[in-house]
Amino acid sequence: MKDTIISLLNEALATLKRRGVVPEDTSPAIKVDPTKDKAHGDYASNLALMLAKPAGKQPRELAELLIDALPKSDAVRKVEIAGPGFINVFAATDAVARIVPAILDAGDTFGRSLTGAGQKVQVEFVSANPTGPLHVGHGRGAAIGDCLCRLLEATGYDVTREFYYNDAGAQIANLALSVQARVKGLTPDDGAWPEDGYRGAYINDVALGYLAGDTVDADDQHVTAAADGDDLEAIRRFAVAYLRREQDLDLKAFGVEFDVYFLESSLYSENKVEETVQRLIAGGHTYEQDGALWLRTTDFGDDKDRVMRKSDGAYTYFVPDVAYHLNKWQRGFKQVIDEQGADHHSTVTRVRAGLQALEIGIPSGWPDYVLHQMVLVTRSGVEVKLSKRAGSYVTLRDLIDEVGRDATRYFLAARRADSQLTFDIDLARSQSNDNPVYYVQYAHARVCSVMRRAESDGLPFDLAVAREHLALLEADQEKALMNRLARFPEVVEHAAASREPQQIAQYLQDLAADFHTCYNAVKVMVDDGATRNSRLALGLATRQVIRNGLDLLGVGAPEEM
RNA sequence: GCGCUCAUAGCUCAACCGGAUAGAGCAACGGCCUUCUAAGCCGUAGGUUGCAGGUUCGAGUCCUGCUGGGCGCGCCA
Repeated sequence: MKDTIISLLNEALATLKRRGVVPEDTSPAIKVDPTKDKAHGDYASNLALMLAKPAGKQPRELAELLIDALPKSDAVRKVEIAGPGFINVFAATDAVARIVPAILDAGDTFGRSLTGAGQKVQVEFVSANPTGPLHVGHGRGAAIGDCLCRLLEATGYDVTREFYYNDAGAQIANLALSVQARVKGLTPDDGAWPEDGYRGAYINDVALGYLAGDTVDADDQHVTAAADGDDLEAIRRFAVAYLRREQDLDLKAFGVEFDVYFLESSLYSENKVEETVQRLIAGGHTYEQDGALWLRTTDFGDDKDRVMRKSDGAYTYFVPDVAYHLNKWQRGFKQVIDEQGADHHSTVTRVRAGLQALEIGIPSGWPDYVLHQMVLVTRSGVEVKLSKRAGSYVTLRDLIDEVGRDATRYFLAARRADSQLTFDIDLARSQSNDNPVYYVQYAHARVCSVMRRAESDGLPFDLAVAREHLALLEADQEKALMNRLARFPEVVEHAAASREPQQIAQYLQDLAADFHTCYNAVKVMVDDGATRNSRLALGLATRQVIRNGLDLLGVGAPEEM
């Protein structure tokens, strides 16, 4: 419908150009928006306002000329000029209703597009160090990252989900020492406990597994414990694998799976870090000072230069980061999105600067970043800070166990990434209309219930009958619902392009509201077969779009509540 | 102090590359189940979009300054 209007306006515009009313060289991006107020029709365009200046005419006068030049179409019932010069289009009922069979025919593919044209895009997210269970912040990253991937897949991209983890470094050494202390029977309260050691209860589980000689099969690691308390390297390997497996189980429970786990240690073992350093030196943006090697990141917008190689010979953390991203580039990802916590935002400038300094043609804005703000968890209005297992933070597993996967995913993905999120456990648990997840799922279940009723009444849905009588869907509530359904593809498109999964959640709220309104206003199971089947068709189309939308969020669509 | 980010109804949040009278839900109040799931619907009330300027036909949206919250600012990761 929207496309129809755009093409009609385009023809009108061409006519005005021929008549010399509008200069030939003006080509405004014609914008047609669904109206907020149904008194303004179904769609409105600001074309006349856009053309006013180049044409040197009053917007309302131009709008009139445009409408006169508009080709006749049976999809349009009425066109009006309103306000400062908006062109309001009232769609013919049967034209609006065409969306219903279109959705039913498209099924699961409704809302999908080929925009991405099969281009490769990589999304890196979660990327937690294997030093403990995933926390809520990781959960937010997992929800946003995975939904982004689903959105990109739905818009035709070839998506790779990647998880990068630091399995080398100081934090891992600390992990190994902590586990070793437990292996030797120490507790965090003992004086001999390692300084800054990990104190969570899970460390003891790792130690017990190690002493028992357990074998761990993580996604990419298979380690059998040496059970030797003095072999720190063996403890390290076991602990990393153990916690990787634990994180993996958390992610599976959350419905998130990765295509690639990338080990930081591989960058060292394959000499990629050293190679990157040599390239940076060759690029000419480095210098030696105070016994250290510096990268002149100020050449690329940083506020001060950064040390690459410390005077003790070790590299600072962002050097392997640059090496890692060079590797992504070399793997052919022209589009990369890094989803991470906003507490790491200072790495953005550094990594990009490092990539620029390579002087190998990487665009300055590459990679893309989506940064999410912190998550605060509350129960009974009070902040929850601790979990039994991790000690110092609330784990993702705690939330999944307590409020369920669907609600957890929905809540974590339903807010803009760059605003702080308060996760209200009571709200997420509540089986009531306070809870947005249930509100949407209930709409889906309601359609299913009507369909069951149709079956049990011996009046099964007949699509052929529905197709003949779609013009019967003429109640205001039905039209509003159909207009909403028709918008789904562009909502998906926009959410993907702007990297904002929460737009899908918002849309589903609106769609569910339109449906519930319709449900209460218009009875489906009426005696007249033509009316009944067209209404059933509208219900089925709604169910399909809710299902498709929930699937983009990774949330289930139950058939009954 | 510098940088990034956020600020919208009492609360939690929307507002689709700048569009018409800023929208939902919750909380409050009043209605609707002998009819398909009342986990729902309808109605009432609730706003100087943090403050002050600017850009223009038009600003919650873009620009500048300020105030307040979060995060970051190490030869830590």
